[in-house]
Amino acid sequence: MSPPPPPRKRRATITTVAEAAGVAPSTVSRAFSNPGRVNHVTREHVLEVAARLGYSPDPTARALGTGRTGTVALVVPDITNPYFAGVVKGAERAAAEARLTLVIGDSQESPAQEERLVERLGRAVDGFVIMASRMPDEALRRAAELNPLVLVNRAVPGLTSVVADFASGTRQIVTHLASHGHRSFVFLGGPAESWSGAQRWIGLRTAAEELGLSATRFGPYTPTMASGPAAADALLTSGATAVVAHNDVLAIGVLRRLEERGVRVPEQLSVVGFDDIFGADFCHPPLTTLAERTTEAGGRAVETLAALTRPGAVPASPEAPPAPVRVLPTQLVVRHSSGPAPRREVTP
Amino acid sequence: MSPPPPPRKRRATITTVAEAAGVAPSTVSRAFSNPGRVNHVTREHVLEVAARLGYSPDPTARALGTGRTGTVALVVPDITNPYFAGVVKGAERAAAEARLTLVIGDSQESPAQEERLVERLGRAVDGFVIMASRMPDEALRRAAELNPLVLVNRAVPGLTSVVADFASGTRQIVTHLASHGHRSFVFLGGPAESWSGAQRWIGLRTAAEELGLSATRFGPYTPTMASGPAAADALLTSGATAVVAHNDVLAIGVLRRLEERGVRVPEQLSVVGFDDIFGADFCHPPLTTLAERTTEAGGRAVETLAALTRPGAVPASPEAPPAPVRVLPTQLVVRHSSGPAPRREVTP
DNA sequence: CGTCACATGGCAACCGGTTGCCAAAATTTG
DNA sequence: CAAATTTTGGCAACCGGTTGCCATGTGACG
Repeated sequence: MSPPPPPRKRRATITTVAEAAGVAPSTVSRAFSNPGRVNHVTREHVLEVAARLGYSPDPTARALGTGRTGTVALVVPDITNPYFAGVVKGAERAAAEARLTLVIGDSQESPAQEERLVERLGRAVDGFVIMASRMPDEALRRAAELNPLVLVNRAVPGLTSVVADFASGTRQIVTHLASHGHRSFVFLGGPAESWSGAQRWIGLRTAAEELGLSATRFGPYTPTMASGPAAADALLTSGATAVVAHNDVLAIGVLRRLEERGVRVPEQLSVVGFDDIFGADFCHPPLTTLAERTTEAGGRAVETLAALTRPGAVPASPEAPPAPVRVLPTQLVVRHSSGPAPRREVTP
Repeated sequence: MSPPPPPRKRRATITTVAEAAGVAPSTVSRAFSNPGRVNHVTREHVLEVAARLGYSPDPTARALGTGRTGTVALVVPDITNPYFAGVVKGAERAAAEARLTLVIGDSQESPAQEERLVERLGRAVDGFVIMASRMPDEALRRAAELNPLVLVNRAVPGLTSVVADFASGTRQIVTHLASHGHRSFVFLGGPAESWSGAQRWIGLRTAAEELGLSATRFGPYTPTMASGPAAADALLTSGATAVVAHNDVLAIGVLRRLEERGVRVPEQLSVVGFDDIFGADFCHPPLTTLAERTTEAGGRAVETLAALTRPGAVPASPEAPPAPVRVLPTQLVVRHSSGPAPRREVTP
């Protein structure tokens, strides 16, 4: 009978290859990571032997020597939220392109959890991309002292970030409503810690003022479908003609409740969301919403981070760092949940 | 003027701590990773000094010595697909609990890409969880020789996996249809490489046979909403009274097209999906679909992998390994897209 | 009180690469 | 053709931990 197979193949190390190729380990090392430093034919030879032995340098060992792990972390509040899926996708693609490994962390919408995550991962990665961070500014600054850091949809003075153009986006929304004869609208606010939530409200209010509409804010609501009913009911008693929700999930929750209560959208009430998530096009009625370029945001953030972690990059110098806030355009996608203001206000 | 702040804080190493605590580095090491091996009060002292210095062991260095990186990779075909979000969530949670770091890879639905990913990541992680792998059996076996591996919704003889109970699930679906008087149904097939697609069809066909229904398979279709129209049109010309789609995304795409064409669901045609993704409850009409426990699947897979990577674990031995296929229950969620069979077949 | 087992700490080798420095060899220059 | 350079390879230290082994100290036991 044949003996049992060996547990797990022992991988070739740099020494194995060096011996087999008749050179010193340092030469093998350079053949892989510093091609200019070794003779062309020697290099070919080494590479060939390495290939034959199935050798590839151990990233861990390499990391120990160089101090660079070749790994970046992406932290999101909730991976389950379809809104973040695009960011992850873009980040993953950019990371693969930059030959980086992407670690993912879910902070479960909790600032404390987020901080713990960053602390735990800090030693294992070269840097962070934090999506819609819920941490206070101060904590983020501290984190940035220990690791390169790029924020997405969050801005903190001095830190690098990629953000959606909410100023333009909110103006598009308000313009859209105004052009349909709405004289006022309600904003259903999200969590207090949400930076983009704050930006949205600021933008909406500003645009409203400029266009002569009046804006009221309700909430805060947890941005889940479960919050829909409460928000919708509050809306109806207020007699609003238009509502802008903190995000699509909440908007869809509201839509469902409105349908339940027999309120016709958009005839009696116009509903607008943020994010253009999966589902926004097939909910009932299809949702008018502000689309962000999430995939691009994720990609850019990782690219920026990659640049930051490349040797030679210095952290926030006292002199002005190179314009560390990148703004990505947003676009209003008009579907069927918004339309002309009703003649009279809604009475449920 | 003050000098510019030092670039990045230099972190404390084990030696620093050892000196500050007046012990040898090995003692510090053991204080952290082998508590029983060091005196209680010494340990307290070391830990206290370490805390004061802000020291924590470098995972990279640790990995080099022990050969364990404390990192596992999760590979999914497409992170953007809401179906996978649950798996990622569960995996992330389980990883955090096991103090593991989760690396994520997106294979973009491509078997080749998937193989490359596994090869690239192989050196950097302790093991893999591969979700709905598109790789051929042989490639998976080869991968399993190099790294511990757990499959989700894919079974390969000899390899460990976590799969949904499609046999029961499909039976639930067919029973549901039969009880509503349907005598036949169409299955809209997904990609040929999809193992779960194959299982679904096998299950449906078997159940159909047992319950005396006739089942026909259309496709394959790419499981995106964009495939909806083609699938729906094919359906209508066939005069089917019920259709089971490869997954919810496809089902929702079909639903949209049907609505466009004025076909009433479920009065004229019943539609059933798989996955119960985000959106299945608010599409129009809300979709009857087979729910899997994706979060649990992701969690279990990581837990299983963690057990496999723990020291002492041996890879697939020639003797029967411990029941390496774990089956997770499925449950039919009946909503409003399915109902009694129409008296006559549909004529569009 | 002698012997022995056990608890505890330190030494040093090791994990698998990278890199500064030196020297031999090859090439250029005067 | 000698001197000055440049190219190329090797040596050895180092990155920051872990761990096998040995030495010492301590308490238990006969």
